[in-house]
Amino acid sequence: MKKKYIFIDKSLVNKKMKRKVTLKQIAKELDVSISTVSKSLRNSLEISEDTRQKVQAFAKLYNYKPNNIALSLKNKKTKTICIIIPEIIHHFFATVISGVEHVANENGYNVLVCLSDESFDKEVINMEMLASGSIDGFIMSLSKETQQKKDFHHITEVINQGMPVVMFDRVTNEILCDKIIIDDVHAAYNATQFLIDKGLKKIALITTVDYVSVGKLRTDGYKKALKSNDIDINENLILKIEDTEDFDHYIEELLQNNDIEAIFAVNELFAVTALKIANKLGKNIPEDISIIGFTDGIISKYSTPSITTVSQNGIKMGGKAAKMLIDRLESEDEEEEQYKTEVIETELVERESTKN
Amino acid sequence: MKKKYIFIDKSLVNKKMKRKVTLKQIAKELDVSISTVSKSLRNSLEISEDTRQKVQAFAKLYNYKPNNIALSLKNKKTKTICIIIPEIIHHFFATVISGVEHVANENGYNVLVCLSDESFDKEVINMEMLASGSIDGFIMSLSKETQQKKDFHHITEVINQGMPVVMFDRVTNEILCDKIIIDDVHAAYNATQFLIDKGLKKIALITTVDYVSVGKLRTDGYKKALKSNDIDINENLILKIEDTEDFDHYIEELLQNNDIEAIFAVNELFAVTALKIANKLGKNIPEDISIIGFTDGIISKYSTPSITTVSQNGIKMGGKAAKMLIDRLESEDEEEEQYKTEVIETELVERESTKN
DNA sequence: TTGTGTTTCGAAAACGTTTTCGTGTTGAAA
DNA sequence: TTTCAACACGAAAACGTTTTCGAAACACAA
Repeated sequence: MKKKYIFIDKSLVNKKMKRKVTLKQIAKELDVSISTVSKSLRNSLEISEDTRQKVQAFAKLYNYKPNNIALSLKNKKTKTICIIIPEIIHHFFATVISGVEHVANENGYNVLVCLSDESFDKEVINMEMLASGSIDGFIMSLSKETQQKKDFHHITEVINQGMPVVMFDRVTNEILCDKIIIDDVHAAYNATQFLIDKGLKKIALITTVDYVSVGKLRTDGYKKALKSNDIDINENLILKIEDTEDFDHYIEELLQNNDIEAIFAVNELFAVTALKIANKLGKNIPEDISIIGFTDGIISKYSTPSITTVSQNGIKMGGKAAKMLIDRLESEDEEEEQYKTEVIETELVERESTKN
Repeated sequence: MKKKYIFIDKSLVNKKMKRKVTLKQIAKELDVSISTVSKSLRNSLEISEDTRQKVQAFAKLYNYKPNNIALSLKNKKTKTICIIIPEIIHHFFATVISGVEHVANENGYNVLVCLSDESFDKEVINMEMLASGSIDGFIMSLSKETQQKKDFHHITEVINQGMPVVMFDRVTNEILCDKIIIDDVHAAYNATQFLIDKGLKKIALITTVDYVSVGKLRTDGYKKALKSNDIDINENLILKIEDTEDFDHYIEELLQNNDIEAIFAVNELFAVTALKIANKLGKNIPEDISIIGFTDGIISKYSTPSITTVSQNGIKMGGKAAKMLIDRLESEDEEEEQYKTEVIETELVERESTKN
């Protein structure tokens, strides 16, 4: 006995709404069991050719799509990964997300984005929240506050629950997990050496306070380069900036009180600000002062003059991070426990802010 | 009879893994029913003070957190919204995400990010994928290809399934839903008028091809301003750029063949490129040519000279979009069907690329 | 007719919750 | 002692799947 007309929900039909149809509804309308419907749709040989076609036709007509949440519950995997970053406004992080998203998508994963706003608490809350089944794994870069506090209990907790974590850029040795980084020391060393090779000796450094891991490493690279060229480290030429706001006048002081020949800045913002202030002080770039920045972002590229930078391929970093996470997720829980740290190569992109 | 030692899973305990504990496990260990555990944790008065405390203590000890997926399945809501944008690399879209994320978080929602890469197909696939239970609603800005094809079936389908959609920036009249936009025509009109008020008459326009909705609207605003000041529209001064790549020489031609006094560009990239090319051609900004861009991004701000722009507050747009979506999600399904279009006010940010 | 094997299907468990409803126990009032 | 609340708890359904297992139904050979 087959019914000719089917009303899933009259009130919805009236509103021209085709609300999602379920296996149960199909089963009811077709007078078969839920199992039969499920098997038919998955082309199981258990089911006769006849009913299979009938069910499939009906499912197609009503545009049946299995409910992802139900699947997630059953399979105990959500096919979703979460990336936690300090800010999305920074071009570098945006490129990382882009890399993550593409690789994730290729592998059938979705990407949840969480912003910590450089806050420890937000990082903790987000992780605890999501670790309860919402996602399969994390990709993250530490907030400044977390780095300062050196409190990583939220991360170890998640890892102990069996959820994989991949850290990138701002990482810590205190956590054992997969990591994607650049060789900050080496990259900074090379950048500084590049300036030295141009015959420049009075090289200023504009960096962050030491608790920001990458800032510290880049500072180390700068010092290392000076040392190996027998140039004395002049602490007056090293400016450590605490907060992201209102650092202009520190840079202005630095530039006024020293006859600097070059500047190495550990990020784009410092570099371009230095450039603008130097301009204001009547110094020509690169004739009077050469400038090198870090992170090959959009500012450096479109600045006038454009800024020579150490490029840090965010898309590649994000892509590799996603790949590492997904590989671990899909390694059949073999728990290899062999954590890897992958180092992405950097590149010095020469532009107009340094002399030939 | 109470057991003193509890082993949830020996193999995991051995590895120091505290795998997620469930109601069922707690119930078993405490020799009560699942219902009792659930009610105890929710402080139901049905349960005696005694057992309530016992259960809560146990749950705390084992760090019980309800499984989000199970909750989603039960409640038929995921507390997750998805934002689909053409690209994340564009600063404007990054700011929108930021706005969305913050408001979403405040209201207990998570944000899934999908990139369409300006591709129709990716937009469709992502929407169909996620509409099957994964999320509660969409926030989106149309891809170029979708705008060109004028095929919006994937969006109407989702809406017909009862899932709310909020569109922003790149919207279409062919879809009825909530929208957040700026008054592109008006903003472009004002920007052009601003230039005219400075006594400039030969104003070039660098815009996109017409199928990009906002490009078209801004072009209209430009023309409208010229008309209302009785300035003839010179098609030679209007450059419509098809693709995002390799448009430099078009701009160079434009600048070489015309004694232009000012440029109005419909986005940051066009503006800064024009600036750099003008520089190359020996023109001084703003003495020889004034430039106004659109979208108050990081490029305009840090360019030298910095660029006057029409600011389009992405954070506010994102925040409002998220608010609208969440309001609709939580309006008890009253289906008001009263779709709103909210217009965010723009502002002309005066910088160095225009004369006083 | 009996036995054996194949085909086709359904019941039920499982994933982890919440919630409704029913029921047994206790205490106090009649 | 009986009766009836109040109290404390458990069984089961529900959300939407997949999958295992058992069992009808049938065909065919002996």
